[in-house]
Amino acid sequence: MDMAFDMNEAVASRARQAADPDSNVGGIAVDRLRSVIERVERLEEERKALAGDIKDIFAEAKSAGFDVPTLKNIIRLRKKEPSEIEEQETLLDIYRRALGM
Amino acid sequence: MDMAFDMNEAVASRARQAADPDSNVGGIAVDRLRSVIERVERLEEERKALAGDIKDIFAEAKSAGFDVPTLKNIIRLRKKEPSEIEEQETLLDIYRRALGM
Amino acid sequence: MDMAFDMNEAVASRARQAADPDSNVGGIAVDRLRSVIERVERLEEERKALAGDIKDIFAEAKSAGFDVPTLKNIIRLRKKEPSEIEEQETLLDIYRRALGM
Amino acid sequence: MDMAFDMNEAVASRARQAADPDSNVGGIAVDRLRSVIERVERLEEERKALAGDIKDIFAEAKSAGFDVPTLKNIIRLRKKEPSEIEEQETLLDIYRRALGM
DNA sequence: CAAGAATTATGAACCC
DNA sequence: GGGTTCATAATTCTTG
Repeated sequence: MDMAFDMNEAVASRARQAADPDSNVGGIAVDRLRSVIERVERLEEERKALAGDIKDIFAEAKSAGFDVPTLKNIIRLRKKEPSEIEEQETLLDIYRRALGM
Repeated sequence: MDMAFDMNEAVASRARQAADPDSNVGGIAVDRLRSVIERVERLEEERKALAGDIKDIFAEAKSAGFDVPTLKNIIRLRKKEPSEIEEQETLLDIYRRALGM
Repeated sequence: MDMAFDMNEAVASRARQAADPDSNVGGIAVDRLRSVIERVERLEEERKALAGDIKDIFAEAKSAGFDVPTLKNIIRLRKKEPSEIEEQETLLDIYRRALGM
Repeated sequence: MDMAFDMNEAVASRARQAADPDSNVGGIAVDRLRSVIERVERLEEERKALAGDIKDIFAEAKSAGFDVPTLKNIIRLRKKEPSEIEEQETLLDIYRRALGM
């Protein structure tokens, strides 16, 4: 009985490959490939959820009377060093004056 | 005595505003403004962390011999309906044939 | 002799299609397809050339001691209405004061 | 008469600066600044016009029954070497097979 | 050559 | 619902 198994070993092997996520297909480590893809997809889901949360907060802020572009502007400024902000604003002022703006 | 209070109420009020995050400054609800900004910043931090994680996974995959652009391609495909993929590939083939590509 | 004509009509037709850019291939108006693609490619070339010119100007300006990010900032400002600039700067100032920035 | 020259030189200089676009303002070469900005703005205008032309062509193509995303796809492909296209398609196929897609 | 920034293109969201 | 603006994603180019 168990000998019949040997006869079809090649075929059985191929069948296992189809069923077994750990096998190689065309020289590709299928299990690792799946792992990479699924982990990235998972993280992207979380990122998307956070983006939704942020959007909700801005919508709420808008309802409360805040100006959303200005809020975003503030958040952008807060990422910079105060000295960097100062420096850029100074330069901008110089150029604006030079142009009479 | 209690009159002194009234006399300086305006000044005292301004002093409280400077110290009290719940007060209004220039018609702006400061506490709420802070809340909005800090919540968004918190979520953006998390988003950034996730982006870093994704980057790490791709770097690891690259080290393991995977082709990163192709991985991204696969992930993009998996977001679409199979019928949509099929449709687009069919159209592309038709146009390529028409142009002899 | 004249029968050979008919017999091979289908083949001959396909041969003509291969040679004739005005023919249809798979229901596609090949000549029009080519026209669309080549016109877009031509315009994209021009766009790319202009992008190069702009880059050159900024490089030259940088050599002359100008701060390129500030130059871009100025150009961005000049696209807006003065009233719009004023309005946005006022709002930003209010929020910054409210936050003690 | 020539003495008035010296006495009011500083004031006269400032007056000239205000009137003369070639002067320096705050250490900035105003004429050169203007030149840079206006040249860039000119080129950006042209770029914008070309972008509009491209948009028009795609709109026309859409009306004629072409699928615009596929057209863009074709144009992207035509920018690549045939060998590069082949290579990428092969890799994609391998990964898809490995994942049973 | 890799990493980072900057630009461009695509897709989504908002307003009309 | 369509058009326009805005955000994100990808590609490209520069710099270390």
